[in-house]
Formats: sequence, C-alpha cells, structure tokens
Amino acid sequence: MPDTRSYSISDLAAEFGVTTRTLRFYEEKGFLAPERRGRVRYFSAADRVRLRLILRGRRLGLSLEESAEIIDLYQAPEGGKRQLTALLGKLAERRAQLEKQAADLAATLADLAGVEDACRAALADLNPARSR
Amino acid sequence: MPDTRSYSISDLAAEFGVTTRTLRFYEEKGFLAPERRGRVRYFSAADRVRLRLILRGRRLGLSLEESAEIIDLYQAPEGGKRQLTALLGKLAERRAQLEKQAADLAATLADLAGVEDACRAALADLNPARSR
DNA sequence: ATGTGTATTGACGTTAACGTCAACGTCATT
DNA sequence: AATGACGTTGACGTTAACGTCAATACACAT
Repeated sequence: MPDTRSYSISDLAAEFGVTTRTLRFYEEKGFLAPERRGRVRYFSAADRVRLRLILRGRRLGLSLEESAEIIDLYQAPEGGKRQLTALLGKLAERRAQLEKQAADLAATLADLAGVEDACRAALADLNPARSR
Repeated sequence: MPDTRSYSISDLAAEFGVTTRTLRFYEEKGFLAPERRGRVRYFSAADRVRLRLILRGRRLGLSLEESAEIIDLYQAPEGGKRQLTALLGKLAERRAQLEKQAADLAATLADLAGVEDACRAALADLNPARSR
C-alpha cells in the first residue's frame, strides 16, 4: 500500500516546526502542490517528502528556488541523450557548490575545535587541581 | 614584519568578488572597521582576514550576525572561569548546528550521486556501443 | 582648466521569505 | 444558538542584505 494517508496543514506545520503561513506561502510560490477539496488543503505523503527536502535545503542556506531546482533533478532521469547530458551538467554544478560548502564547513568546524581546545586549556590552567 | 600593507576598498572588492557597496555596508553594520584617514577607508590585513571569514560564513548560509558572532568567538579565549564556561557552551551550540548542516549536506550529495548514477546508466542504455 | 579615476556620503529601491493582522466559513460540542 | 477549533483568502508589514542612483570631493595627468 502506497501510504494513502493525508495530512492537514497544521499536522505538517507541527511536525516540521513551521507555521501554516509558511506552507501556504510554499504553495503560493509553487514549491508545494497539495490536493484541494473545496478550498481545504490535503497534503499527501509525497508532499510531505517534498517539504522535508525543501527544509533540508533551507538549513543548508539554499533559496527556495534552489531547493526546488535540486528536488526536481531527483525526479528527472528521463529524456533523450541531450536532456541527460544537460542534467549531468547541472548535477556537476550543484555538486561543486555543495562540495565547496562542505570544505567551508570543515574549516569552520576546525577553527571552532581550535578555540575549544584553547578554552579547555585555559580552564585547566585556571584550576590545576582537578585536571582532565 | 606583521604585513603592514593596506588595501583600498576596490582592491578588496575585486579580490573577493563583492562590490564596494557591500564593504561599506559591512562597515556601517559594524562587521568591519577599516582605518579612516580623512573619509577614506584603509583596510588592513586583519580586516582582510575578517572579511574572508565573513564571506565564508555567508557561503554557509549564515547571517552576517551569526558569522560575526562566530568570528568573535575566535578572538575570545580570555576571562575567568565563568566566561570560559559560557564560551564552551556557545561553541557546543555552534558545533551542533554546523554538524547538522554537515549531515544535511552529506545527504544531499548522496542523493545527487544517486541521480548521477541513474543518469549515466540511462545514457549507457541509450548507447550500448561505447559503454564506459 | 579640464578631464579621468577613484573615493565619499546620503537616500531611496528591491527581493526573499515569511509575519501579522482582519474578516470569514465550517463543523463538532456544549 | 453560541462557543471553539480549525480552515480559508486577501492584504499590508517586516527584516536582511545589499542595489542603484545622485551629488560631491580629491588627486593626478593632460
């Protein structure tokens, strides 16, 4: 069974720690497309996954546009040689960017680790009794 | 010699690929504090390093405030036990956030790698002659 | 003296990503 | 019939991080 359950707007909002306004905004901008019965929104499991990915992108500092573009790549292994080659190009671009970001991240973490060490050393110096 | 050279605003802008407006904005907000002779700005090597760190933070999706806070941590291993402990707390927070980001990044890269594989497979399928 | 280049300070404009109302409908309870 | 809980659509407000002028200053070369 393909998980036929649906989620209300406040279900999803609560689960992911965003406001309903955010979800309506995402729909308005085309980043989400929940089913509509009357005016009411019903989010599917697929919508939920998509939201999760969008928020992951957000935590990475990507714009909603960028997140959406990447997510669309996930669904795209179709088309002729031309399309596939173009897709590979886009993937390479993204990968390069994300890998640069990973490098920046590693550098920052290393810097913080350095400070943390110095900090512990200073603390130990300050209280030589119970070192460790 | 402690690298006594100084940089003009457009020097730095060109080197880091930002506009002079950006640098003035950073000063206005207190993220940079170049020397002033008359009205003209002279950026030191230290200013340059700080800018580099700010931009690194920016690439990570941090706000300027956040970058500045982190950078200030770098200069902070001073003060009494109370200060040091507080600093360690902040460092732990930051590290947690950045490590979550690293996880998100890894997941995204893995997803992209999956698409890339599928894409290559599709291409190979499409042209069985010269595989590899 | 006139231009050319680089610097400055306002000051208003812009975009993304929502926040914050207001005004309203619907359904289940009380 | 009224109260709440949840949903809806506008529509205007907000913040960060600059962009985009305009007007001005200063140094130097022609």
